[in-house]
Amino acid sequence: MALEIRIENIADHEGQRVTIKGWLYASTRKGKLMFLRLRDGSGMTQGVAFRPEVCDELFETLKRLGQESSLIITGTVRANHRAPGVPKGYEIGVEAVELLQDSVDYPITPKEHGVEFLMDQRHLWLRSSQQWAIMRIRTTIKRAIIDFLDNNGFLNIDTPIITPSAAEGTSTLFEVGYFDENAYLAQTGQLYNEANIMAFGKVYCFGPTFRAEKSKTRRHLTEFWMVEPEMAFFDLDDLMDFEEEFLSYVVQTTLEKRRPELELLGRDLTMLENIKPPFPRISYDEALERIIAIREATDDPKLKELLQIEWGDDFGSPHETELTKQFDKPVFIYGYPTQVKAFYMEPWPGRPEICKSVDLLAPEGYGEIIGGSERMSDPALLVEAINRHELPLEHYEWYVDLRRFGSVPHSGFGLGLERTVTWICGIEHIRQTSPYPRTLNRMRP
RNA sequence: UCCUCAGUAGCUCAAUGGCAGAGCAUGCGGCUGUUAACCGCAGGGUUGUUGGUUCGAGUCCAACCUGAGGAGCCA
Repeated sequence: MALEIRIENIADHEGQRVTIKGWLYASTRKGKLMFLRLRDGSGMTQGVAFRPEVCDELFETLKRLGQESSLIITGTVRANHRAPGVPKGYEIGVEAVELLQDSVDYPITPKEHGVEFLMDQRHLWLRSSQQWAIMRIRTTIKRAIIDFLDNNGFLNIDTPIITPSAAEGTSTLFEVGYFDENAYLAQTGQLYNEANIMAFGKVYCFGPTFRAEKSKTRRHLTEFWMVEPEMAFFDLDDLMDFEEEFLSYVVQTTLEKRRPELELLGRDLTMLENIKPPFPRISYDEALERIIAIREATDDPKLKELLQIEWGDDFGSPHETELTKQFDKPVFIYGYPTQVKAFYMEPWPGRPEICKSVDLLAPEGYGEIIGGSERMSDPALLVEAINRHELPLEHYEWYVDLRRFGSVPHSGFGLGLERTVTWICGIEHIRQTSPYPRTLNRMRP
C-alpha cells in the first residue's frame, strides 16, 4: 500500500512509493512518453508515464484526459532537475491511476486570456498557479498580522458590521434595511476601537469593510479586509514606530514562509528584503515641496497637469505615485492639512491648520496602504469638530463620552489587506488578491 | 459623474470601404524529457445592439449596451 502524501512534502519521500489525490493541471505527450502536471492544492508536481512501464490501456486513457480531470495517482518519487513544480525538482514515475472524473472542455486553457473572461471564470481561475500563489500569500499575510498583534499585547475585539451612521461622514456607504430604519455596512471599526482601548488598552479589529465609492481603478474594491489596531497612551511618534515594526514583520514573515510562491509570481525579492525599520518620515509640507519640484522638472505636459497642487490640497494618486518613486522603502507622510482629513484627528500643537495624521505609502508606485492618526482627546475640541463637519452630535454622544471619562492620548491606523497583498506580490491589480472580488462593475461569481 | 480605449471562432488577436483570417484550444495521426513542446490533417463565424451613408460596411457616421484603464474619493 502506497503512502498518501501532499505535494508540498514530496521532497521528504524520494524513492518511496506514494499516492497523490489531485487534478490534472496540464499534460504534454511525446510519443511513448507523457508528462502529467498535477496539483493537489498544496503544490504542483509532474507525473511521468512511459509506455513500456505502464500498460497500453492506462496510457491510452491518460492520453485523452482533459485538463482538470480529477484523479488519484500512485507511483515512485524521484529527484530530477528538469522537473517543474512547487516544489520543483521532483517527479513521480506513474504506476497506477484511478480516474475520478474526466473533465471535458475546461475553459481556461494554458494561453493568454482577457480580464473579463477570467473574472467570469473566477471560481475556476483560482486553480491557476498564479492565483493559487497569491491566495497562499494572502493567507500568510493575514496570519502574520494576527500573530504580530497577538504577540504584542493586543486583544482582538470585533466591531459591528451593521452600523447606524457614517463614521467619517463623507464616504459613500452601502445602505441596508434594518427592520423599520436604515443602517449601513461598516466602513471602519475605528470609533468602536477607541471605546474598546479604554477597556482593554490595545485592541484591533480585522474583518471585511465596505465602501460604495464609484472608484474604478486597480487599487479599489467595494468589499475589502482591513486591520485596525488602536492603542491607548500612544502619540503620533509612537504610532510611526509601531507601524514600521509591524509592517516589516509582515513582509519578512511572508518572505520567509512563501518564497516559492513569490518566485512563481516573478517578484523582485530584494525589494522586499529591504523592508526593515526605519522608514523615511516626511511632513506634508516637505512632501508638497518635493511634488512641486518634480512637477517643475518634468517635460511631460500630462504629468505636469496631474501634479497641479497647492498647499491645503490632499495628495491624489499621481502625487503619491511620484513621491514613492523617490524611496525604496515605505514612506510616512505626516501632518496633513486638517481640512482634508477626518474630524477626529488631534490638531498639531501650535499649528491648528494641520493635524497629527500619518499615511504610509508603499514603494514602487503602490501608494497608500495605511492611514492613521493620533485621535483628538479633548471633549470640547471634539464637539467643536463634529459641529464644524455638520455631523449629528446626538449620534456621537457616546464617542464624546470616551473623552469625558478618563481621556488619554491615543492613536490607531487602518491597513488595507488587499492593497498590502498587491504590493507584496508585486502584481498589477488588486482584484487578483481577493478570492471573489467585488468591484464597481462586478459581484459575480 | 468625467476623460481615454476596446468589443470579429471556445480563448487571444489580424483583416486600404471589395471572397471572414491566424495562433491556441478541440478531434484524428506522429514523436523517449516536456516546461504555454513540436510536425501533419480536420471541424469551428448572426464581426456587441439598433439605425444610417454606400453599388458594396468588420471597416465610415449616430445612439445605445458591455468591459478595461485613469481622474475625483479612499485602505
